[in-house]
Amino acid sequence: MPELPDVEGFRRVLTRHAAGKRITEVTTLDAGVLRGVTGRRLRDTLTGRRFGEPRRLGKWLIAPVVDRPETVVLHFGMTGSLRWETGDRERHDRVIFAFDDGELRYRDMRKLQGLRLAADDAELDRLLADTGPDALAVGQDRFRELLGRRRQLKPLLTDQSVLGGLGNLLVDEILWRARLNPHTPAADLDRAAADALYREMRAVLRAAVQAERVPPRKSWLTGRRDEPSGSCPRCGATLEHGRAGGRGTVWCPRCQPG
DNA sequence: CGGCGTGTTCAGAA
DNA sequence: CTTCTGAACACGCC
Repeated sequence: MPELPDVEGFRRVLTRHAAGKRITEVTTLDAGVLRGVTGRRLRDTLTGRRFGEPRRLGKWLIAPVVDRPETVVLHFGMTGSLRWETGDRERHDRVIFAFDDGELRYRDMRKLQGLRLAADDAELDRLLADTGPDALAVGQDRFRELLGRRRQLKPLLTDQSVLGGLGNLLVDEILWRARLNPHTPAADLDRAAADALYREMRAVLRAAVQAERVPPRKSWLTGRRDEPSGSCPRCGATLEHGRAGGRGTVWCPRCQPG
């Protein structure tokens, strides 16, 4: 699931329910999601303290700890999520942050990513150094510069070191709306096409962030991609299923000619 | 049993 | 150096 809009949703969960409240207990149910930190150190650092206002860079969720140099950094891989709950825990809950009035739960089935604890701002900066500008914060001029390479649009836009936040589904959706073929070399776009791509990226992200996910609506390409011979919501042509940059890719052969 | 996946990383090749 | 491919990680579902 998690692409930029999902992580933005997790950020809101943390802000709304947990930030500023005293952490009463930290329980690691599966240390397989801990990256470079032990359950004990996580617990010792956080117990009795509070999360500050969390921020997001691309698909990273960054949660500072009030009056401490450490920062909790979360990545959700392909199946992770962050929940505020009070009921029974579920099988894939891996780390629990307990508060007086509920629990913040890091849940992740596949454990492809996990939680880190940056010791200080320098370590945090190193951790985030490989991530490009956030897809929702990048300006139009900077975005246009990013496109000045021969690389295909699909793998370029999903590359987190180029642009942070876009994943497989979002990029297919954005390229479909911009009527651009996923295999087109980015440098082939003229200025007008690049600016149009930027506008569609903003529009898709705005709608998805509002929904806190990539909307599986029928009017979106995303709503059709699972149907083997799904049709383009715009022109009705049978959608093409292939690969670009090694990832499953869906596009409309009529709207997005190669 | 084999294949696949809304993610990242690394090795190796062109 | 840039770009691309395939494999690996871990788990559930077809």
